Amino acid sequence: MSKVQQKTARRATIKDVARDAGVSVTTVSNVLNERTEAMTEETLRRIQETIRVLNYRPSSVARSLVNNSTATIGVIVAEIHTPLFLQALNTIEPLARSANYNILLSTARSHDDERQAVNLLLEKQVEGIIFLCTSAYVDDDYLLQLPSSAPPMALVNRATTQDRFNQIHLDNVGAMLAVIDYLVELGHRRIAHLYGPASRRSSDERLRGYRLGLKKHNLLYRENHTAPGDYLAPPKASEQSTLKLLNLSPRPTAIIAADDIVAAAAMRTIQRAGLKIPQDITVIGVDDHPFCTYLNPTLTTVQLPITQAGEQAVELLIAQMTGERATSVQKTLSCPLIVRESSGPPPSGSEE
Amino acid sequence: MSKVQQKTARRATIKDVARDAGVSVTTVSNVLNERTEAMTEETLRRIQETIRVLNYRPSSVARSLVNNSTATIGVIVAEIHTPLFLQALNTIEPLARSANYNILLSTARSHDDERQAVNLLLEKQVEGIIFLCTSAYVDDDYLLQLPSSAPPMALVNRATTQDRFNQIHLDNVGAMLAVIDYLVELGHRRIAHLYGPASRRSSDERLRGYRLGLKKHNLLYRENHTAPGDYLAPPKASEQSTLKLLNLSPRPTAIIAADDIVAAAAMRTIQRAGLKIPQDITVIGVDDHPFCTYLNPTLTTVQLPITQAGEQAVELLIAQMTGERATSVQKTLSCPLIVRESSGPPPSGSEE
DNA sequence: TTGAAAGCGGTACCAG
DNA sequence: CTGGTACCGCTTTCAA
Repeated sequence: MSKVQQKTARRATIKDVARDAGVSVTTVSNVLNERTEAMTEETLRRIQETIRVLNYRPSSVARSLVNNSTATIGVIVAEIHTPLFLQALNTIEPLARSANYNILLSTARSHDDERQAVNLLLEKQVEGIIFLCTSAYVDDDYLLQLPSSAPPMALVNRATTQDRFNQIHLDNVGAMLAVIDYLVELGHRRIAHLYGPASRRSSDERLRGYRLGLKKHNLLYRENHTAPGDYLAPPKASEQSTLKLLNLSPRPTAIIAADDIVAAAAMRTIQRAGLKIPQDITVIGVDDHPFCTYLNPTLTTVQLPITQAGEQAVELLIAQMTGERATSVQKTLSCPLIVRESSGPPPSGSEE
Repeated sequence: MSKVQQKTARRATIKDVARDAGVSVTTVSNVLNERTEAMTEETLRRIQETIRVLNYRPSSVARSLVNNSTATIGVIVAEIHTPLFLQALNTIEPLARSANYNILLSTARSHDDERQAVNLLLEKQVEGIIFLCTSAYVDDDYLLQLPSSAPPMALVNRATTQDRFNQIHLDNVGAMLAVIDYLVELGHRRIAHLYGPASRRSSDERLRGYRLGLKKHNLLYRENHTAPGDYLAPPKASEQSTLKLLNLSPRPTAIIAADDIVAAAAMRTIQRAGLKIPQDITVIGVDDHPFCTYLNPTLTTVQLPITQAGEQAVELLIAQMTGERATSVQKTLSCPLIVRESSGPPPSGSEE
């Protein structure tokens, strides 16, 4: 006779509200969508009261189905090694929400993960996808095979020849050029580079920028002024590389590390060898992690404008989703040099 | 006569597949849900082929509506000041996905943001909510007013008297006790503390642990051995506080900072005053940010097991969502001390 | 083995 | 001003 009480109450639906308020679902729907101009004060109040009493919340699932819009943006974070990319969520989410979009998050640790994540987001009918990528060299084929019904995408830091996608790149080459300009201006002539892992495009680009910068200032590129500085590997390797550079004679007066983590390892190695930064040797990183200001001395570094990239990704997507702009956009963000304490002029008498 | 071509093709629906394959939607649905045992090889193949050709993907929105399940977990990240909590997403998301749940992400910068985020997630019909909280003292009223139809929640690091919620706490008091045990064991007698912002429960708890630890070892709590170390404020303040401690006579032989960021500021101040860490003075932090290993010396610190907390939150929620467990669980995670280079015995002859 | 039809929770059109 | 109703894309009886 008596039905067993549900453990958790069933969600109230629009029908419940209509019934309890003694009106039709249409009228309730009108209230929900703020079409209340031509409505009796009394009816409106009664409906609102019923909504409150039933603790009714419209189902956005049902709404999505009928409106054919989920108001959701998918974000795939591939670069999980550096917290930097996750930090971008701190800008992306509020920005998206202020435009009434939600964020559906996926992480991708591998290429397969990535495909799976994209499929998932498509099934969930996200209206746009932001892809925060590693610069690993990968196969883009599956991106090209996406159906034409796929939502707009914004790729951050991913090389692809397809201008069908919005793309936001970081100017690694330009950044290294600027660093070398800065160092040469200070008087440095022997500038070393701890280069990143070969699997990453960014490593190549920075190395290229390094060589271009030297050339620009008529400095010789010397094989022995470069050594591996892989931030994915244990720090031991970077320390070894740094020692190798320190043992050169004459010693380099500046070291540009592949990234801040390697720069920190280099700093530690240099300090333990009894040398002072920047008096004896300058150290410069790349990334501008928050911890750069915690180091002693604070680290001069190239900032990767990830926050800015995230912002632009959201804006580009929203412009496309709202139909404000039809075509995709490719842009490259410049990476400013943030000068702190770890850089300065070379020691006097350091000329060969 | 000819309809204008849509810019982006309409998504294929189950009807399209049924029509093109010459079967009914039911049959297609059966294929989608792997009820293919009693099906003609031929039919199955034809349907699969049609799905491939049309690039059909079932709409999870429609599925959610009829199944009354979104397979989505909401995550609210309130502690945006420390990247630590965002990092938890790196465990939460894969874990959730492997159980076939997606992550809908919200950030909350304020109490209002928080409410808004919760409402949003409820409308989106998430099946569980993970709340990565700041330890700020806040008003929980709105949580208590959630309808009984609200999904299970897991609060990480949020004080509330409601055992209606799953709760995962961090044992700040125990952590400080362990630090003091460790320091006393090393021979320290004058142990200072840079305490965190008054707005945070964790600050109070750590201060309490500090006092309890001193008491336990019959050490006097001295007002002047404590000074503010607010990681939300500019580092200048923490540096001032550190200098104040260094100028005491006799000088403390160890400083426990409110967190790693303050510890870094303290280390820098100490080193610039010409003292050596840990030979002259020990420094210990709290949080175990990745950057602890980049400092020189590497920082001894108390680890906040955020990753573990995230894991447990997911597991607790899933157990409840699947009906495996009905009641909520409260637990406190212990915070292990990670000993690195910044701590050691006090300088000899440091006894009063 | 396959198909027809009801219904999930809303929206929107058209009547009255 | 309000109500009836078709429909969004899919699942799930129930029949054939």
